[in-house]
Amino acid sequence: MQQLKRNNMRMTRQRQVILEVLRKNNTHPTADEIYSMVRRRLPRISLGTVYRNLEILTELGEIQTLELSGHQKRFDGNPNKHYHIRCMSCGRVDDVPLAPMAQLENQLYGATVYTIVDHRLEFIGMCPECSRQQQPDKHEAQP
Amino acid sequence: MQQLKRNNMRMTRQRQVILEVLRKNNTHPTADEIYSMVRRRLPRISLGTVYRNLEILTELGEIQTLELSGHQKRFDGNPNKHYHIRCMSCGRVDDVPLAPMAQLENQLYGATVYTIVDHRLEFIGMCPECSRQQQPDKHEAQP
DNA sequence: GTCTCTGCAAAGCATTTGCAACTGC
DNA sequence: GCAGTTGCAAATGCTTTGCAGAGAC
Repeated sequence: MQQLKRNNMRMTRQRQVILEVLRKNNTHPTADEIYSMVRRRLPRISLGTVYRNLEILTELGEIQTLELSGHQKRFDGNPNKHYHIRCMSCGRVDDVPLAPMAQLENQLYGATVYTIVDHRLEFIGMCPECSRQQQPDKHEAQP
Repeated sequence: MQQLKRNNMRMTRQRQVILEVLRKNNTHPTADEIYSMVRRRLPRISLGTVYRNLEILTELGEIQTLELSGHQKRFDGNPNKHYHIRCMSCGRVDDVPLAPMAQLENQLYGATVYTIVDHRLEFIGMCPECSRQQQPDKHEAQP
C-alpha cells in the first residue's frame, strides 16, 4: 500500500480490517454487512468510519464500489474490471464469467456527441435459491 | 390507455399531465424536474403524487424508469428498449444509437447458476459542454 | 508532535407511506 | 357512490458530515 504514503494517509487498524474482510469475501457485501463483519473484530467501529474507508479504498483502487441500478451500494474486494449479475428477487450479486468488452466504446465513435470513457454492464436474473422458491407457485396465481 | 381500465385505474388529470410532459421531453428528467414542469400546469400537485404516478406508468409500460448507477432515478417517455450514456461531470443523460444486444444473455448460458432475464448497459462519458469546460486545464495538473 | 482518522450524533437527500378528503367513472 | 387517487406531512433508508478527542508515523 505504497499509495497511502503518497497521499499522506495512514493505515489504521479500521482501514486494514475493512480491506481484509473485503478481500476474503466474494459476496459483494453492502456497507452495513461490512460493518457487522468488521465489528466482530473491532466492536467499537462506527458505520461512518466504514463508509469513509470504503470510499478511500475505492479511490486508491484497492476495491470497487458497485453502484448497481437502483439499489444500495455494494463493495467488491476484487479491483479488476468485471461484470456482475444481480438477483431480481433477493438482490444477491455475483461475478459473471464474461470478458469485459474492451471495444464496446469504439462502436459509438462518431455516433454520439459525448466523449466516451467507460461502460457498465449488469445482468439481471434469478439466483438458484430464488428460482427454487418460485417453482411451486409460478407467477402469482395458482389453480 | 386501455390498460388503465384493465387494472381498475383512472386517468386523472395529474397522471395525464405527467405522461404528456414526459412524452414531449427527451431529456430524461429526474422526479423533481418532472415535478416542477408539471407544476406549471397543476400548481397544487404534490411530489408524492409525481412519484406514485411515475411508478404506475412504468408498471403499465408507458414510460421507463432509469436507475443509472449510483444516482437519482431518471424517467424516459420512450418505453422502447435502448441504451443510455451519462455525463460523468454534470449527470446529463442521453440516448445512445446502439441497437440492443439481444443475444448477450445467451453468451452466459451454462456459465452461471442464475437464470438470466435481462441486462443493463450504460455508457459513461463527458458531454460536449463539460468537455469544453475541461479543455483549458486538462486533468488537474498542468506544466 | 503533527495532522489524519475515529466515534458519535445529527443532518442530508431521494423516495415512500399513512391518512382523510377528493374525484373519476 | 364506490374505490382509486390526491395533497400533505411525517417517516424511511442509505449515506454523508461536523466536531472534539484519539492515534499513526
